[in-house]
Amino acid sequence: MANLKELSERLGLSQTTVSRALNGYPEVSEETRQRVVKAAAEHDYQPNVNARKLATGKSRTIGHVVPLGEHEMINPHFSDFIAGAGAVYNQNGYDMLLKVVTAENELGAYRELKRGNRIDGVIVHGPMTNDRRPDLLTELGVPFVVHGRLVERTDGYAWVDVNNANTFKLATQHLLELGHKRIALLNGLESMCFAVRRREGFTAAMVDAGLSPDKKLMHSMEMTEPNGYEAMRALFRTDMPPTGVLCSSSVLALGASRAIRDMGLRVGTDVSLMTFDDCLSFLSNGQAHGFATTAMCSSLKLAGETCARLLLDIIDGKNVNTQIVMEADFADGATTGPAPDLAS
Amino acid sequence: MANLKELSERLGLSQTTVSRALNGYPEVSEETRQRVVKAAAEHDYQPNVNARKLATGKSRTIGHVVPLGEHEMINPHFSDFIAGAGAVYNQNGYDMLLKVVTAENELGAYRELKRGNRIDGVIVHGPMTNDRRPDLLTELGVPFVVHGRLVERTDGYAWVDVNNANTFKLATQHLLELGHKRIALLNGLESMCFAVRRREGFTAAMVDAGLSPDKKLMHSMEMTEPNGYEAMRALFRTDMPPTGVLCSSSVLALGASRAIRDMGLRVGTDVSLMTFDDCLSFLSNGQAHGFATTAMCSSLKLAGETCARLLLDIIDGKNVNTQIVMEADFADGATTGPAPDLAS
DNA sequence: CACGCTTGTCAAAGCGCTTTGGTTGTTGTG
DNA sequence: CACAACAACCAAAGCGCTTTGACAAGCGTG
Repeated sequence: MANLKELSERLGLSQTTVSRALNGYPEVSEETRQRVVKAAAEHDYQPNVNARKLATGKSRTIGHVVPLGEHEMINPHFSDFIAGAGAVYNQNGYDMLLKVVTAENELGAYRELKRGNRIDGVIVHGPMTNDRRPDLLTELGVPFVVHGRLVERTDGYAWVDVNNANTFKLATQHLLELGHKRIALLNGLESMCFAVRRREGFTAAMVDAGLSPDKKLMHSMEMTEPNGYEAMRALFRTDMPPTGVLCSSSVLALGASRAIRDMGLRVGTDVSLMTFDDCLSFLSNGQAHGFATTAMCSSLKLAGETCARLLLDIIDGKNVNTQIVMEADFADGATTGPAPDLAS
Repeated sequence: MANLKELSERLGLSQTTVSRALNGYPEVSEETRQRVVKAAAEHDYQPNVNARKLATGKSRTIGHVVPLGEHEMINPHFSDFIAGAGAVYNQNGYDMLLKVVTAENELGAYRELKRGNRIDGVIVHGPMTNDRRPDLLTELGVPFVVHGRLVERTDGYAWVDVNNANTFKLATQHLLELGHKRIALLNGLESMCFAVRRREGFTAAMVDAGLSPDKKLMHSMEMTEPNGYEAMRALFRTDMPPTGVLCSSSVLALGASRAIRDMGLRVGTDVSLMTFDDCLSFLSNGQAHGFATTAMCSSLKLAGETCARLLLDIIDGKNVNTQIVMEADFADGATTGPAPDLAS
């Protein structure tokens, strides 16, 4: 229950000095600082955050506004990202304010956070095509970092993104090298920027290999397990099913692989399966278990850390490189193999 | 940029009156209230949240402290719970403060949140055996709601929980009625209270049916997909594999079902699979797709809403029923069938 | 008509911190 | 020795809101 006033009275010092001592200002002798720090610890003193926020005008809080998707779902990937970002906030004395909104209220939410002086910065999740958030935030003067990057422009704002195009190009090339020619892409919704870039990488690899990408083999969907299942089954209802499949997320891959097995086919032999792997903790593509999916891996948790760190640097006015590209790692697994028409 | 002072000057009123008008106090004439509200809207006035927090001593913020597990994972279920709770907070003008901590720092985190006056209440996630959080929070005088309930005592604190024991009893009985006698339980870690209750329900049903539960068929693990896979394979390495399997989460069930298929067996025919289904958005056990898992369902999102609502009521000093039991719904699916030894 | 009650308003005192702009000694320099 | 420079500290003024206590005006009542 102690406050600054009481503490300073007890010490026979002014509030100014006590405050400065605790906040590491140089105008305090080392001796008094020791005394103050000790007394603060003894009396279990912790400054009232709200008073500090008011006095400084800084809230030491980062906002994460997460829109509920069409099907009212929060991206399951979110947990891992948050875990990474949250750790960085803790280390730096920042709080994380999470706001769950419906898509149409999202812009309003940012306005409100800003006006109420609730946040010092925000992370923009899941950038979409024609996303209005970056412009709004710039206009409002709210520091922000985009996790991902816009399709329309990649300059003039801070972002942290996986090299999606190249990653999917490499993945596709891996399947091509195994002899696959009919390769399917199970992608996220193309309203999401990452999905657009991934398709471009996929297409580029196909074109480079002298193949023309088949529209019938490219599907976009919300990345749920059932959707992966259904898309896979749909692919095999066509006259020319793929021999290789590239998934945009482990969750889709789970569904796809279930479908393959349900159709009596073997993953890795009859159908090769690759996925982009966010290193989600609960799906951990553990090599230890001997059934790893061949994947391009990039940790979402690490992305969370990186975004958070970048944002805090920006808030501190540090002159930092504000565009960070993360490269995904190739992880060979048991779900890919030579194209069956060549093998047979 | 408008603040109360400016607004009141512009209106020729005192700050008191303007503040009261906006906050719906009765001592203001309807006429001036209209005028104030209108002016506030015009000047885009929004009270500074931090100033208000300081003045009132209330933070209008609910804390969610989530510990990183042993394997540094945040429960993937978390997203859905948060979605539900977040919506309720929004409706009531509350903010959600998310704090990610390592397990050993969790108690300290609560202390800090309280001392800094950062929160009006907290939700306690994933209660464990010998959980010290409820006692600490009671001691600190922080209102809280536990999502789940303690094994040791169910009185003296507010909680919202699924009827785990009964749910698992019913699920087990369903398998028993199908003729299964060797039934396995793939459960969460028994350091979690819910896992203990689920095992008790499972055991009770077995005992009621005159069967003695086989320790070899009961496994506890962190609920990841690979763990489900591995546990399932392990079960079939024993001399007497089960014909029915009950999983504590859809994620485990995914792994288990993958294992079953990998062993060349058919789910629903050779091995019956049931699961507890949290209605996770990204795994939606869609009946639409015709391959639903037989499950006991209870929406985590709904649990989030319920917890949040209860907590806000408690903070408002409403005299409410502080213990809420949610019953899970049975959903018949395609993953269960008559026990094979009877069928053959 | 005098009294108390209600209604609508306001000035001013916090809330607990940070920060500005001193003030006091002490030390170093020419 | 005089003067500047510095180190260490303090009083007081905010930050922008809520809330207390006072007050003036209007009203019905006996």
